[in-house]
Amino acid sequence: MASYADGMSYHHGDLRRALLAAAAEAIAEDGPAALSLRDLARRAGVSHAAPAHHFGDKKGLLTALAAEGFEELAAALRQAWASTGSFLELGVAYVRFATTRRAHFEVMWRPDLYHADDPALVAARERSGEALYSGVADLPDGGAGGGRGQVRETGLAAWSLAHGFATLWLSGSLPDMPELPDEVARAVLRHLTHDV
Amino acid sequence: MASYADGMSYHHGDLRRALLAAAAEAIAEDGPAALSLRDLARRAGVSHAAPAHHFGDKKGLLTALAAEGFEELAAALRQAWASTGSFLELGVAYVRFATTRRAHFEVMWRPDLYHADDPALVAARERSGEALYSGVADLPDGGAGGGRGQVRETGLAAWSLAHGFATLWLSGSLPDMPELPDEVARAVLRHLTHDV
DNA sequence: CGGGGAATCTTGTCAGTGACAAGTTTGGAG
DNA sequence: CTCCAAACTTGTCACTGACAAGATTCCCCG
Repeated sequence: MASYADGMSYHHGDLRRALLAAAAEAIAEDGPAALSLRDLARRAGVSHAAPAHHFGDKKGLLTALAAEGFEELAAALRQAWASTGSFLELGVAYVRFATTRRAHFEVMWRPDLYHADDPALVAARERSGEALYSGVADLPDGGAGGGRGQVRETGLAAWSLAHGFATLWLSGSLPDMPELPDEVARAVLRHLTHDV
Repeated sequence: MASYADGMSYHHGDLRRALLAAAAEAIAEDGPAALSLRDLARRAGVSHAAPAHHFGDKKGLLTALAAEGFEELAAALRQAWASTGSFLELGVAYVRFATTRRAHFEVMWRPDLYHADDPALVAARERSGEALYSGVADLPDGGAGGGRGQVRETGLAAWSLAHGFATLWLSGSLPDMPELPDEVARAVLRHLTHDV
């Protein structure tokens, strides 16, 4: 298996990337709990100890996966904000990321699974946070109503709403949902108000 | 260890309950991923195979834990609704349950960890759902605005908001938070609106 | 009271897993 | 061409979950 580059060789060539992709696939299917480093190695056609060389241990691999996820989320949010300028669409993009990059999203919010103090991960997470809060000030009367505390609270409420919907959707708690819940998410997110 | 009843004997006496309590404690400390049946057995002072008799397998134990959680959540929500009659306080009670019964809550929304079709669990989950939606119709103009679909959507938004805040809090994504986030939760939940 | 079935718990075992140690192969800089 | 470092392998160990078979205890029914 694995038709990478020019046939099988002692050096895989792109093992790190292959392992991350295989991990994302496996997690999306059976959840993070069922993930096995040895199974990933088998899928990639390498020995059982090969993954350790790139990631150290299991938490190391999930750290890389989470960091990748935070990077992608930041990019998706920036893109949504740049192209629509709508706070609502920022939330929709958040939900879309959760549903399309399910494995990454699930790992990202489970810090007990990875090395939460990894520098690269921390940086990526902060970039996500900035992108997430970039649109808060744009809410009508967002900055005027009650100062910075008010902005922060509204942002937290928006984040909670989008995050909660995504989480419930991923857990299968919402029956009778369409394949891609973008439209439902939009409707739900509209229930956020800035003035309390 | 384990000063149950009248000293140690071949029959533990209340092993099932002891295992569930130990599991909740272990999960609250290190997350569901680190849970070990053999470790639970050691804590309870029984052999490594004793848990299997009561729960079948690991998923069986987590099924029981999740069912217990859904029962408790339903009770807490009913209690909150009965004593306050406030939709807002229903959400606060939801968040309080998540933070005070952390282990149960975390497992409940991770169906890949348990037998999601277990009859007792399904029943308990439905009781939770009923208690959760019991207050939706009470929202101002909740029933009049747009019929059943509107009520369902508002309920989903409220659930998402409370669930998202609780989840983010549990994941440690919200720095600078008080020990018990009741008051913050109340403030955040006030950002829900029924009219879109 | 007392026999016996059933519930509870034990010991023993097996394959799979993550982590680590030590050795092998390969690429590439000088 | 040499040699070093990176990439990967084989080998091993403790631990885990699951299962099988046996031991102990409870309690119901006569």
